[in-house]
Amino acid sequence: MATLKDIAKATGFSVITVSRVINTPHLVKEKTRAIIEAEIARQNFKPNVLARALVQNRTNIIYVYIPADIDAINPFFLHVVSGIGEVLGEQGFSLLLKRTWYNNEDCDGCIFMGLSSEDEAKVFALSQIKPVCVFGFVEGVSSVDIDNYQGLFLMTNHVLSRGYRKLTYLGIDEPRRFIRQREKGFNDAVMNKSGELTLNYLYAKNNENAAYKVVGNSLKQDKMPEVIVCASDDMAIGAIRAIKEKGLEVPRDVAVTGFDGLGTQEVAHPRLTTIHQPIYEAGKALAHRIIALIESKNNLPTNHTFIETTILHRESL
Amino acid sequence: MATLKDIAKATGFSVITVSRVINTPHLVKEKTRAIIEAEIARQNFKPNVLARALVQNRTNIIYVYIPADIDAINPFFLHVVSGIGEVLGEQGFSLLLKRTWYNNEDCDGCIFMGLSSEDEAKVFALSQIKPVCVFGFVEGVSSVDIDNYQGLFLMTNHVLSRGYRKLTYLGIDEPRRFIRQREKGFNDAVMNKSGELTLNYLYAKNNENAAYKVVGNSLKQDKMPEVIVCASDDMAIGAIRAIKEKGLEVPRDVAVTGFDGLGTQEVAHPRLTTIHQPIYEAGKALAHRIIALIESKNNLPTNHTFIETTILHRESL
DNA sequence: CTGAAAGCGCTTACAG
DNA sequence: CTGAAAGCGCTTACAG
Repeated sequence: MATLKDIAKATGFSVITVSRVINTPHLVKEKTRAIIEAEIARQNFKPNVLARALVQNRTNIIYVYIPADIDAINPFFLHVVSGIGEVLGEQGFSLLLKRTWYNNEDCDGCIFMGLSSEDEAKVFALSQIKPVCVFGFVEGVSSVDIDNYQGLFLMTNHVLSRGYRKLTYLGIDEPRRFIRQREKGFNDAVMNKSGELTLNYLYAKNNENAAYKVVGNSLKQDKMPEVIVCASDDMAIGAIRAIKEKGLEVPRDVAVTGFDGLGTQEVAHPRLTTIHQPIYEAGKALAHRIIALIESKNNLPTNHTFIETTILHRESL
Repeated sequence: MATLKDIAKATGFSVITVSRVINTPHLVKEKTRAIIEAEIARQNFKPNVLARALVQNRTNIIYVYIPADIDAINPFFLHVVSGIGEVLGEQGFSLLLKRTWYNNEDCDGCIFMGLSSEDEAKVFALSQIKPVCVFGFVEGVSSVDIDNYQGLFLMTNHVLSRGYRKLTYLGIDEPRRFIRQREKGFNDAVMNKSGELTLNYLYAKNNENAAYKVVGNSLKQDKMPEVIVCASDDMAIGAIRAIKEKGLEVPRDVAVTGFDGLGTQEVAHPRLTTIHQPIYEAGKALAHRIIALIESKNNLPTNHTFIETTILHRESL
């Protein structure tokens, strides 16, 4: 591995000047810079991230905090974490997964995900003194999130454009921000629509069985929907089961749409038309954000990024 | 953060002696060691991994190689990687995910997974000059793997102990080691069993649809099995679909067992009795192994670890 | 059994 | 616009 010294020796400049070409090139005379840059390219020199971190008093460690009450191997978070890990690795940072509240330990920055609302105040406070990002949304803290609103707005418009007019929304019975956003997406889409719509709202816990029961009961009544727009894939699978059990067919009698796109949509029968969330990309965005914060010494304006979703077209709609 | 110097100052010994207490304690007089250890504890001193890596000429980077033809977000590998990541992070190493063949770049060690048989020779060669571990099995290279043999042996014995005597084995139609191991587990279990057994073997590609077709055709014939022991969960789900489509019920008419336990077992109806593979643990074992290799300067005897599986009891058997 | 010196590869003031 | 000096926190020979 080539070092600064090698480049310095080869070009006749000092190590300091070479360092400057890398870190603050505008402080170097253009001609000098060109010579040094050529030599850097020739020797394929890459700065040693360890030495840099050492001298800059950094640890090169990023804590990623996932509350202990969330499954360690929850596939959703696993995808995000692996997106984070990819970028962090490239940049010479270590990712350290934490399952209990991070307080005052030794790291360059923290990424939080799956925060409860009580945690949010703590995270905000911490963000004042240390680079912090959240997956989700906390007022005043840089964040990356899936655009849940846009997702269900998109799906609902798609449903309407396919001619469906009797819609049931199967929502999640929990006071969480992403859940409200999804419902808002649905509501705004139907409100934008002119002409008569028949709407119905059902709520259940976010799992298959709960959805199965709620939908099963609702289908007993004779206000049969043409489509059930679900707030999650697990619920959509429960809805499909309930529909089939009535001797009805999906999507012929009742269509169903999901939200998540993490794999189970392929296992359902029929396969689920759903919203795909690019959570791996979200992880990468989080990593880039935390690195930018670190390099700016936590002096960047708060930035909320919402990542757009897309529809995964399958057979349930 | 306390440093070696702080401990040295507080105890009156030199930085070198403190360093020795941490790295080669047997070279330090017992009394000295006790004093220094007490001070280390009192100040909660942790060596700076960056400084150590710098002086030892390491990068603190571990490459994890997953061939590009495997889905980047394949949940199986994701679990392994996150197990690796947990341990590596704790130890101050960075994990760098590679999707193309690693050759001669700058890292302290490599972990390979999902290797094709052509790659194995390259990996073996590399392991002679650099710390290398594989997930799976390569002759002469340290490895960690799921005990596929033990898994299907365990499941088949369980099936037999439940009184089933007409078994169909639904195997995977591909020449891979883990596939042979699973089948061997099945074969050894049935061979150990005294008394009359009716056996049948079916093969398909490792996906739901292929299994669905093969099982569907086979059930037309009148040699109906009591149970289908499948080599994967995806295939088991296909088998269940085929069985149900004949108007039969699982497990009443035909029972089904799977192998993988990565989540889809819960989505199936009935939920799948299957083999759970502790792949997160496998990841952790890989990380510990590669670190040990690095610290021994690649001078450890080759070690193959096989991690035991367990049965996940659900309703399909 | 313990320590003084040199150095890993880099950056940060300070000088000129 | 460029460089000499000092130092980040640690380990590695070498000496005693």
